Amino acid sequence: MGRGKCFGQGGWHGKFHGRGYRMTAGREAVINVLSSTKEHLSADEIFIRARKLNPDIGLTTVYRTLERLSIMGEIHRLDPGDKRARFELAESEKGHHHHLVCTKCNRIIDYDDFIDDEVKLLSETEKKLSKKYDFKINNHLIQFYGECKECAE
Amino acid sequence: MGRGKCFGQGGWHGKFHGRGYRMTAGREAVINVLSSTKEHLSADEIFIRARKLNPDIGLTTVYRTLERLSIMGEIHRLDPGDKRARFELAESEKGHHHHLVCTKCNRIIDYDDFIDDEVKLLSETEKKLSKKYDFKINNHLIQFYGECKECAE
DNA sequence: TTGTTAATGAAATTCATTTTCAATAAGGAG
DNA sequence: CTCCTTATTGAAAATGAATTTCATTAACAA
Ligand SMILES: [Mn+2]
Ligand SMILES: [Mn+2]
Ligand SMILES: [Zn+2]
Ligand SMILES: [Zn+2]
Repeated sequence: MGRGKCFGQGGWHGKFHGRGYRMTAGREAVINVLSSTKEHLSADEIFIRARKLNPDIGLTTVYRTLERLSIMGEIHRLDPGDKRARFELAESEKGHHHHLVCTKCNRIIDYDDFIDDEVKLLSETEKKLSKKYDFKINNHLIQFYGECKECAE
Repeated sequence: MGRGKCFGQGGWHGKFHGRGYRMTAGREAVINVLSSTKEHLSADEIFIRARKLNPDIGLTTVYRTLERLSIMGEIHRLDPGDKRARFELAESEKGHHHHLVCTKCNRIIDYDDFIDDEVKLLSETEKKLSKKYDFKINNHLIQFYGECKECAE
């Protein structure tokens, strides 16, 4: 009772449980933070927001939860030029998208325009590269770097 | 006299000088290390090799030189999942290429096969994105993540 | 309800990178 | 070549994101 959405069987609880992990209040808080934003948050930004949902959570738990979710493939870890990693839910309403990264302010802008052509070309390329280099490709990253509107001189 | 190749006017010396910087033994060592490898080295790996060319060089100078070269656009900084940044000369014999990154051993493999189609698509996409998001694109990054031959289970 | 053990928070630690600061040397002027 | 300005340097200290340690807590299967 009083349980948030999607934390029952088949939802997040199930995802953890299925792999022998446990659903805890800390993990629920982190997931709720990630679920309720379109931003690309760093660990400590997630910590600050998660603490509002669960004042007892520690930063360590945030790092550990992010690590676990990353291994589970449920979140994407981004390493912009800026030194701190940033995270976003893999299966958000946003769907498959790529990024524009501002090298001035480190803002990350999602885009999914023109993505179909990109993804199509990429999957062909993946196939060729896999064969030629005997490399098992699991994922790809495309980012454009430059200056965002706000940072234009 | 006794000066290595390409450190005279119009070469590296000129590149620094033109921007009001000075050519020094430390910088020459770092550049020579980068020029003589196809690997993607980290700062401390560069330091170890540079010390063989110039035993007096300090790690701090390596970092500072890499920062300067990066600003000058003469090297590319790569941030693989692994926490240390890696570097490669922008204008090497390797030419424009993209990367396969092994998520097990962090090895980085260059490829330039099939690159023409990629670059062509990317430049079209860049044009459209630039306009739509009012974003000035200077550079792009494409990486495929997976498991290299040596790490295959 | 109980037992097993995954998960936690706080504090300590790691480690790449940056900053500080006094000493050095690149290179233009004379 | 010599002198001078100041960019550059190395060593040591500082920073800061991320990880590890360890004693305590709580998830959840039985
Ligand atoms: Mn995104
Ligand atoms: Mn490369
Ligand atoms: Zn910006
Ligand atoms: Zn590998």
